[in-house]
Amino acid sequence: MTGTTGNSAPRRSEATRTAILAAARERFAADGYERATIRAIAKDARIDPSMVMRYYGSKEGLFAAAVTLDLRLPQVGGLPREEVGQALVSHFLDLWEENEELTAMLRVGVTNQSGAERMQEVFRDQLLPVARQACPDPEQAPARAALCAAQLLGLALTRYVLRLGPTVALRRQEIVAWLGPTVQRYLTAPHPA
Amino acid sequence: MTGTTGNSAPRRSEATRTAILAAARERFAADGYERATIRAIAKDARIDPSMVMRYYGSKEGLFAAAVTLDLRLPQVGGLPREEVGQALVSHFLDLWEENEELTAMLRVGVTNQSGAERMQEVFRDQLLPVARQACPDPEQAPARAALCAAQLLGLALTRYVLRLGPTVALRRQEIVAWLGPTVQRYLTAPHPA
DNA sequence: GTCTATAATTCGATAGAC
DNA sequence: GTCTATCGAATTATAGAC
Repeated sequence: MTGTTGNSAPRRSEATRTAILAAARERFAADGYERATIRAIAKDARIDPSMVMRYYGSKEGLFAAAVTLDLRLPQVGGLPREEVGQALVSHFLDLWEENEELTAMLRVGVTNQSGAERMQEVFRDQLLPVARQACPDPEQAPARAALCAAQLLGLALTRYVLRLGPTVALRRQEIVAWLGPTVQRYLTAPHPA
Repeated sequence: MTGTTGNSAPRRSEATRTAILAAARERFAADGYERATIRAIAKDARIDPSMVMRYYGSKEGLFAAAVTLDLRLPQVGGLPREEVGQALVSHFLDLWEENEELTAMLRVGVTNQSGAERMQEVFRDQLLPVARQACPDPEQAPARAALCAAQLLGLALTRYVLRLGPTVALRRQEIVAWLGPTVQRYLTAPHPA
């Protein structure tokens, strides 16, 4: 932003800010909001705790800056109808394996109001549009997206947060084979009632 | 236990203990482990905070005493094969609506080690046996139970904890109609791979 | 059996030196 | 821009009077 030229006021702070955010994501993901202390995050980032306050104002501000989630959901419009479910499940597994922001958001969302609101935003702004594309009747999109969220977040909860033994033991291939048709049905099948 | 006869040492404490446990369940369910303070629980129960320590030793001990979960899952052995899924989903909805212990266990399990272990016990001792009854190949029972847990806990997470708008808006009848076949398939369908 | 008083930590946040 | 020192509040847990 400030460019690499000119050293009148060389910002060394950018590296510090990045280190703080990375440490914050790790701690929020591992411990949840209450137990992820600013002191511990600062120690991980090898800086002084007061720097966290200086840069992000408060613990809430730090969380807001550290967890800004972009699911990068695939455009399902170009896919064959019968592959949408598998594509979504597969994409979700990739996300959860590589990005600890998702674990942080889930852990924090369960006990913190701001975290829960953040999850509601992600649902509304990112999953809902996908459902509108894939769903035969757009008016049913919210319900369809809700069903998909329940299935996908339930998998993440049991596999990456609670770590239930048999859920962790499932191979990626199995999960896609089992959950793909479920998500597919929630999105595209006619209303059962 | 001590009987209603004999008042040599009439235990008035039983009422107090019960009040503490009820208040603890409410607070753990609403706030999670860290934010449910002994002080707040004692205030709800209209007793002194030190009484909680006296009766249950520690905050961990209080949680262990307050949340002892019996899902009372139906015996699926006597049911027609094709009704097992709907019966389980329907039973789960009843449980979550009437018993706040489940919400407490889920909220605590996400950020507290003891809570997570408690959930693992419930899975192993209560859901797994049901899967063994319903599953064609008992060797696949853990995987089938894991899939059911992901779907059912995901519904509870989004509906009762995160309170995603469209998930809360779903009518009970719709949930059973959509999730019943899913659980049914996870338990009884042949392995898709 | 119930409560007061307090110990011993730990937390988020602030003020100010350099 | 970074760090030292510290405040004020909150927590779990204990000791002991009544």
